[in-house]
Amino acid sequence: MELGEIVNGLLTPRERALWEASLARHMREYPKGADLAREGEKPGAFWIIISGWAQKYKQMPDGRRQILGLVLPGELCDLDLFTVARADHSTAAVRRLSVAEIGRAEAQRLFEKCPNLSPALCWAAMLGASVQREWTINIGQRNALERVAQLLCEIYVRQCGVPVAGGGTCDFLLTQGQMAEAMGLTQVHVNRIVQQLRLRCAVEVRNMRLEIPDFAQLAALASFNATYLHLGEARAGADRARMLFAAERDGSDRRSDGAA
Amino acid sequence: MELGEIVNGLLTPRERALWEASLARHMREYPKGADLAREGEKPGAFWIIISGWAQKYKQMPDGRRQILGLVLPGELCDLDLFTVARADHSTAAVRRLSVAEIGRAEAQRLFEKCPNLSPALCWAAMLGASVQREWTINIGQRNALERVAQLLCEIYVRQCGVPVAGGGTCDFLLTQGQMAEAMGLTQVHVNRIVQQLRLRCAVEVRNMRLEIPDFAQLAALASFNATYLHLGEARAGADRARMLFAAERDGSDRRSDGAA
DNA sequence: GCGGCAATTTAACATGGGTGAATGTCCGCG
DNA sequence: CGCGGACATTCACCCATGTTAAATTGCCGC
Repeated sequence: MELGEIVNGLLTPRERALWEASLARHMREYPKGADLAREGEKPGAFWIIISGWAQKYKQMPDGRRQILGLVLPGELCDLDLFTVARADHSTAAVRRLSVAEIGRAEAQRLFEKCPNLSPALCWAAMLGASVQREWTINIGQRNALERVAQLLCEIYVRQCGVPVAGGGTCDFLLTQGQMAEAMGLTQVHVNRIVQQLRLRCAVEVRNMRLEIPDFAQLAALASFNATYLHLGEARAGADRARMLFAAERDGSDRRSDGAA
Repeated sequence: MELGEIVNGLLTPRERALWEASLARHMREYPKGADLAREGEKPGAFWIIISGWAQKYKQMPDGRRQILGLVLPGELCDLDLFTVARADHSTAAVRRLSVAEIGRAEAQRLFEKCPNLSPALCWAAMLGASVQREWTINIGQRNALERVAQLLCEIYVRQCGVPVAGGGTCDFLLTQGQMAEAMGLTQVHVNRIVQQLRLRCAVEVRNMRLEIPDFAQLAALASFNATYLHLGEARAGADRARMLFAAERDGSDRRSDGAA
């Protein structure tokens, strides 16, 4: 719910009303596996996830597939697609997905009317990049057990925060096959690991739910360190991002949008 | 030289003069291995690489280390550090490095005076994220030979563009050990692969230079596809990023920077 | 309650890449 | 000229993970 936090904290009431009305007007559903955006095509929108999970992925010519990241309810998806001519990755629904789909025209309108929106979305994009970096070290350096444990920790914390003591349960919409695609492992090997986790930490991943009785123990297995999620910093971070938007507007220096 | 392209294309002459004067006034050198920014610390600047290479990296408590990305001359490094309270990764000089170091105060001044600067730097940040994604699939899905081949292709293209025919040579400042840290492999195994590449494609990596006689052949080995580098899109991309900066400035709706 | 598909689990086997350690080569510096 | 450090190379061994394929479970619609 990172975006909720930012929106409530940073937008003025009038902006918030505009924003929420806009989301409500652009709700859309995607069935399991459907692509929201496809690599190589011209991107035309960004999305706010309402319910369900989205996955960003890339595929190689021979079919190998890597899930690059997950987008959970309340999170922003693919704002960067607005700046490129052709998408460098695809985005799809992990399972049945409900989103607000903000196209170019609507985005333009929103950014014009809500001066506090851009820094908020910028922050969300930066956060996405930070998570992406953690995935890189995860896949590059951790072994299979640590990798899977880390994924479970991350998903839990992104939904529920770090538990003060003990643990808890949360949604977990990936199949073992999808976990494998995300962590650069094989489906079979993920299965071996999940079973190990059941034995060693009593962690259960089943029926689209994740159950972590002892979070600290799982985190230790993964060397999980939540700082890359920048928890609780959303408002302050978006505020700091404002620096980018501080330009003086005397107009004389602004190039027109169509400048060749 | 991506930034050169953007700066020349997007900034007005007056802005360009300000920008270049600012860079010139903030030159700084780092010896091999020195940290520009350290994970966990409060970041106070971003950098433009003038000569030498920088590496972004992360380290685990037990010493395992992953290079997350490289920053080449003419590129922007760590703009996102301005938005977070503590850096989620470190940045260091690969070898002797010369940069322009833009601190907060100077950054503020520049952004105020140069309305076309923010979208340009935003584009550069988005590009960095795209490269990060490619590294994820590279490490997650490709085998060692493909991985190293891909790295060599990327480094070449980022410096020289895709060669029309044949190949060429360029700087290559990594040791085999650093290549290993970047690709999630062992130094020993990187050595095996480098030798294979010598035999199979006559590629030479030696003495801080990279020599690719037949780029197409190497690219085929790596399934290299340059679209993620968004070559030649810099100006158009920065232009599209302007959408984020389109807010109407009647003032009434803008929250002050210190808003709690 | 049955059929059928998706997801999980199990098993036997193959191998890419890691480990640790020794050796070789180059180059700058005193 | 010779020493020392950084980097590259080689070797023997073996384990974590991939591969293939079959069996099992669970779930949903009818």
